[in-house]
Amino acid sequence: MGRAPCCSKVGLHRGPWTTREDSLLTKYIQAHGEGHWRSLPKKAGLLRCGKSCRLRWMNYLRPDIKRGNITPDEDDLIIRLHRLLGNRWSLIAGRLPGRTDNEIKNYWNTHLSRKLISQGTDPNTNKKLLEPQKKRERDMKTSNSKKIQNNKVKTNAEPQKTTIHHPKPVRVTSFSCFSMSRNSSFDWNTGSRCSSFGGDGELCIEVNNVPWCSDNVIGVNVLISHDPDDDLLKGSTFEGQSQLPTSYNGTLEKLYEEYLQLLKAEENDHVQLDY
DNA sequence: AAAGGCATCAACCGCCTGATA
DNA sequence: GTATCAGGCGGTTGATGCCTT
Repeated sequence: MGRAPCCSKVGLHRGPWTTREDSLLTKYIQAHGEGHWRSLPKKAGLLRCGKSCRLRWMNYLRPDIKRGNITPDEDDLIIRLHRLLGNRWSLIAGRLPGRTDNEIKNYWNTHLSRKLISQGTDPNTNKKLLEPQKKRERDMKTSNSKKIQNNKVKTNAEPQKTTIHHPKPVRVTSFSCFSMSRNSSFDWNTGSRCSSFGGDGELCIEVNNVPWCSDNVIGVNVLISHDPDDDLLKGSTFEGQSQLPTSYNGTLEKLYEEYLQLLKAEENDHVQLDY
């Protein structure tokens, strides 16, 4: 049997939200809290799909949303996180308080991908573009330089010191299969930290004390960095490794392998650049 | 001043995952 | 074990405004 649609689309409003709708949604959530999105529109007196309400709240109405332009620090952090995490926008957003996944995704697609291309990096693979491709991009850059200026795409000549925020830990209820949850709604500042594997790169494991965890439920967060001075990682020796089942370690090994490959690719790129 | 092209970003869509009956 | 629900995610679209010609 096919899955029922999340809501009947008949008679529902679509498109941009009005201030009245915003007000209704905000008031309802302030009074009753988030959640139960499917039934929320009806209770709040909104002719909107529950998903639409959730999106509007999460991306624009939440009081902790940070407004304004992405700062150079955030810009740099997004690039570095994207190199590590790929298009996992919600995970990246979890490291940038006040920023939403949608905002970061849009920013990446409109600003950063172009910026990386102009620097000779493939935004999808984070690898250096081949020479002919680079030349093409250079040509494009020259012809578009005026436009890029107008669009305020900033190129950071020097790397900036980035303010790093701890990620929100991932809730894990079972170790039978380690995976990154898409849900991350926990204040990670309260978590404690362990880590790491040695080697050329570091694989950092965080095992956090999570307030909402009970019994055998713990929060686990995996971070990867190749830079020993990287603020993303500064942890002590990993103490909880022996408690992890083998399947969990196997997945980590796979992650670690992937990361080493990434490092190797980056190293090669650096060598090429040196010539 | 008008037309066309381009960039931006809010919103939608389809799919996935975890929880629950 | 299966079906369904609810929430969440990433990809994509389309309206809008700005810029160029």
